[in-house]
Amino acid sequence: MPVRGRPRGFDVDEALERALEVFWRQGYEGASMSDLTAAMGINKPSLYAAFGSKEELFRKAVARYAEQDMGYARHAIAQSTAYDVVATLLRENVLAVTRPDRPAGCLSIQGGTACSSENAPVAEFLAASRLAGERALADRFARAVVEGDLQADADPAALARFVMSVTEGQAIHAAAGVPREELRQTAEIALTGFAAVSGARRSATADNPA
Amino acid sequence: MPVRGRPRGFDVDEALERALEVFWRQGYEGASMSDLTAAMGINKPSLYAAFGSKEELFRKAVARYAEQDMGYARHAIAQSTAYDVVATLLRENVLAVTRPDRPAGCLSIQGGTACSSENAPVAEFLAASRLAGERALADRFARAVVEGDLQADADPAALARFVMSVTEGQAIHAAAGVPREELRQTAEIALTGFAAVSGARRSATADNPA
DNA sequence: CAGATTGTGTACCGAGCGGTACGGATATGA
DNA sequence: TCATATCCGTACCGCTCGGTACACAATCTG
Repeated sequence: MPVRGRPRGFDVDEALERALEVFWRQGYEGASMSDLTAAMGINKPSLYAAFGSKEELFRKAVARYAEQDMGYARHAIAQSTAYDVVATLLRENVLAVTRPDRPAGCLSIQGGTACSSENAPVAEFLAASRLAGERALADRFARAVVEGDLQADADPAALARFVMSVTEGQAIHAAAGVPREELRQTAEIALTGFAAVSGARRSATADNPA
Repeated sequence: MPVRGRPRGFDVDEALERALEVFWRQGYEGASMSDLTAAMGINKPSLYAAFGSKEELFRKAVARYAEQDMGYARHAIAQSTAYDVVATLLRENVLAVTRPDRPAGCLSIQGGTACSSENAPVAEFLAASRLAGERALADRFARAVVEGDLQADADPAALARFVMSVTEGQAIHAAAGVPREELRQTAEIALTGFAAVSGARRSATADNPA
């Protein structure tokens, strides 16, 4: 069942990718439709036909970001010990927020922590998705407590909040131009601190990559 | 030598205070001149006469913020041990980003981490001022190493980066609505982790406030 | 081929943006 | 009292914002 009518003259995925980078660099409110269409290589009616509105475009960009740039978080949570989870999360986060082929920092924060009242839903949406990630990490830590992998009196939610706070701070540092190597030091400090506070045992797996 | 001409019909400090809160809540780009003048209770020509431009107004708001809302950082750095410095900084930061009479979070981040290219100087200015604070903390830690208060192999800049990352993450959490009590837990985790990593000795002074 | 359907480019919409010109109001100093 | 200096309010500036109307181009079905 082939398409009817004139075929689209651009690649939707590629256009979304370009839009994603503009939002990442300039934030939701700082990215104008002209900035977006210029980067996407299309005109406004094409953008509206394909994506609906600026806000829908942004939400689709965030979804794409979560899938292709936040994969490391799912990878981290899948590790077999709490220590490995945090080691992977913090170290891969450093790489993710300082990729030379991408804007610095993290879309979830650069997108906008504060907005005009009319765009408040955008900031709330970003905040909610960050907290959802934090909840997933807390659930993973809760499992680690059950498995005896974290000491029994550890507070999974508080530990998750601590780790996420560090990654957010790292993203802000990266956006400010702090280089990867310096963020790596911070990640190691946070990891060591996490182990000391939570009773998580270091792991040869994570600390001596093959 | 009294003033000549018609006297100003509003209090400049009070107007700046109102503008500060609007910038804090909505960010630099999200705060329109109409939002600002409405909150300040004045008309645009009065604003321009008194403050110059939107960007100058913002910079004056940030200066005021640094003086009256970031005082805790100077207070923290003045503590007599590295542990007390960090304990004070993390704990007072929690209070500062969750004050019920102020917007949630921190102006330095809410103001704007990403901007349209034309407003890029604003984001750069905020990033630079955050890093200046971090450098002051690193200098304080360097002194602590000299004084034997931190172990000799401690990296002052890296430790300062870690602590600042946590406070930035806390500010983002606060802006997302995370309550004070939860941030307090995070601060204690970060503080314990800091002590474990740096060799800083706990202090009865900071941990048992009078 | 005709007709239906869909995408493209131009040119435009009302609204709001940051910023200002200007005349009237209110003070001082002579 | 009157010139001078400063501030206030209205009304406006050019520009850009997010979003769309419309004519035309390109493809499918029959």
